[in-house]
Amino acid sequence: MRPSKLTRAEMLNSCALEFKKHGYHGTSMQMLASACGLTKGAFYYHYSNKENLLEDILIETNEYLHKNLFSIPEIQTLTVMEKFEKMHQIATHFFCTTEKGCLMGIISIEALYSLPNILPIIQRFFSDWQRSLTTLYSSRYPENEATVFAKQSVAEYEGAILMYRVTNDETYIDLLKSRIQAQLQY
Amino acid sequence: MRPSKLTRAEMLNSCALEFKKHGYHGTSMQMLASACGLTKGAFYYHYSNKENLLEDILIETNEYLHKNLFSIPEIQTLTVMEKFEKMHQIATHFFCTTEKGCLMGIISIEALYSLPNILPIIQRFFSDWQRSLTTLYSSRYPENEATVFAKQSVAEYEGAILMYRVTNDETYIDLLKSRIQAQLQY
Amino acid sequence: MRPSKLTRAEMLNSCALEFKKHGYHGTSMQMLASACGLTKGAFYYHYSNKENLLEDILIETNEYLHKNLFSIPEIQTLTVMEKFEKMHQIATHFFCTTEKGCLMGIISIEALYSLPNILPIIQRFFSDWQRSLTTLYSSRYPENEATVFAKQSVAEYEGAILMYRVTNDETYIDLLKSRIQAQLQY
Amino acid sequence: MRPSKLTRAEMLNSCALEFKKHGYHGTSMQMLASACGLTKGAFYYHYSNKENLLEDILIETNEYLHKNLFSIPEIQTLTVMEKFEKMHQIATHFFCTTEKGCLMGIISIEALYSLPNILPIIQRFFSDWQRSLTTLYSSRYPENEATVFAKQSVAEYEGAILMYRVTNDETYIDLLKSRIQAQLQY
DNA sequence: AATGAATGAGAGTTCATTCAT
DNA sequence: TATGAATGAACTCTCATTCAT
Repeated sequence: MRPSKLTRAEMLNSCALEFKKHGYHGTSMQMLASACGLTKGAFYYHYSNKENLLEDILIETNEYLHKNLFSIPEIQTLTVMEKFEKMHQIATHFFCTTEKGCLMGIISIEALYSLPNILPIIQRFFSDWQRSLTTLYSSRYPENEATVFAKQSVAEYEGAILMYRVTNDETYIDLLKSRIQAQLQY
Repeated sequence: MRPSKLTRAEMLNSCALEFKKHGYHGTSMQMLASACGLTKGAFYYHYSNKENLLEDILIETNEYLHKNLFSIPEIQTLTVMEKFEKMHQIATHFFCTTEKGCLMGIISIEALYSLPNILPIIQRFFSDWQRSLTTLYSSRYPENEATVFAKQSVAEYEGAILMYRVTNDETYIDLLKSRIQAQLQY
Repeated sequence: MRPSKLTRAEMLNSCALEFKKHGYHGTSMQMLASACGLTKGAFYYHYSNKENLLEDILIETNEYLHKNLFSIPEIQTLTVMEKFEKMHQIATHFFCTTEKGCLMGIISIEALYSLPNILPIIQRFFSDWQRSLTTLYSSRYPENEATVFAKQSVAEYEGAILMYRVTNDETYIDLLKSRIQAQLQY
Repeated sequence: MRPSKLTRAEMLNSCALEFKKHGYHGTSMQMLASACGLTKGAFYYHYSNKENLLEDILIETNEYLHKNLFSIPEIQTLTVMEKFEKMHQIATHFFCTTEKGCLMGIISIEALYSLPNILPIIQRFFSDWQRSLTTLYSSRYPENEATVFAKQSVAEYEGAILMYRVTNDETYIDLLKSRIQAQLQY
């Protein structure tokens, strides 16, 4: 049996990985095609525009995270600590699996000046994540404090991932986890 | 009268700004030349290799920060709080003036896979900064705790700057300042 | 109907001709592309490096000559004179068809200082040709004399071709032929 | 005392050497300037056109060889063998000193198609050298034979030098010398 | 005489994109 | 669907040449 047809999800996944590794301008269509095991010509059959491809990747990523990460604070059956445990696990999976780094954070850098259509998607990702963390903190802290902590936490996640990527030292992420856990404990 | 001569420092500065805006692969030699008010040909008279240029920028940046930022904890005449105040001020000047973002953090992303000669320079920047913050924390905390706090702080700075860049909301940086100040107070 | 596909052999051939005309540094990728009836971009699809292209041309040339020229002295069914006749005919075809000159001799000049990967290929060509001529002479002369005559003959071929190229006077080659024939006769 | 002014002769000499090493297209004005110990700007003060510079080099070379090489057969006080000895010595000095190769032969390759003003100078060099050798042979052989031998000899010199340059084996030149000596002996 | 700086064309090369088959 | 081939613009970089000082 020969390799089953490439699904859209697999393709977006492989491409996301490439973008995560090399950034937008550092990734060529050739690299993307190869990552999918396709020739450039075949790749264009599936996706014929680099920026649109990235856009779709980021939108799908956002949707995935909405379902699997951002919605966790609304699960009624879990304790705050269980919620955070789960959130952290999924977040680190997203940030550290296969390739270290936060795709949104990575792309954000190039997006600011040269990908105007992409920037809002990234901004939405950050604000959604932040809102989700605000909800989490709200069970322990008043609204305004919860917002502040969520803000700090999002920034810290991005910083810790960046440092992990550059130094290959995962304690940055462990420290962050402990810090938030302490904050959520009585 | 001819336009006054471009100094090396001015040139590196203008180029640093471009790299900060668009990243390494997103910045063309044409853009760098224009940023310096030169034609492409003239630019190559001064600097004839994109990667070497970036390397020099990062090295000079490191030297500048050593003199002006990383050495602050060793100043005998200042209190801990004064030291941090000064460090934070210089750090934010470096990160927020003219263009939001940490050049090292921005370049680090592309460096990991495609700029092998650049990566060590960036790693050195982070470890030097961390060591400097460790020294600062050491006046209030035992060695191992100081190290942990410094690690966290470096990551937080990077995260806060990234978020500031993407959202244009400077409270990320203010929050970080308050948090560290609280940590350094009795 | 589209123009019939360009084969690798045709391409190498057209490019060899350009290199023969203008030398390595005097031939631009644009010239090579045009010689193949391609745009520069399309040319790079087929061959993406000038030096590698030249290398391949020279290697293929060597292989061709091994099969068709250097192996002639080993053909059992021919007399010495017939062998030489054949060798000379193929040599002059190689040196004088379409464009006057010995590609190896022409490239050798630029190779010495700026094409270090190419030089050994050229040296091999000369030593193989010389060995082949030594074998030819061996049927009439003792080993050491045969070697000397072969050496002289190779040099003379190169000289005669160069003079033919510069002066457009083919008697240089005819004289050489007569001289070797006399040497091989009883 | 600082280095005395660069004479025209020294300059042409240094440049000739560069052209001999790298050919016309392989030699940049920067290389020529450096070879003369000058900056590019200073070099242009002396010589402001690459092709004209080469032209002057070749013309001077021709003049030098007229005086010192081509005129030898007319010296009444020498025997034929002495004349040849002297000619060969000067020729090999010209071809082998400092850099192996015949400048005229080297440039001839690029001249054919891209240096139309240079080609006649090279052709004159070859015909003058040939005429000179014809005169030499004329003392031993009838006119038509002398012409043929001269023709052969010029070609052989060029071939021998090329082979010497490529293989670094000077016996090519020694063999040639012996052959001509034998031919000139009774 | 000499320098440093500039220019503009063109070199080699890559890349996003297209399209006939 | 997939491929090989093509296109044209842009990219990094070099070069012959110029010129104010």
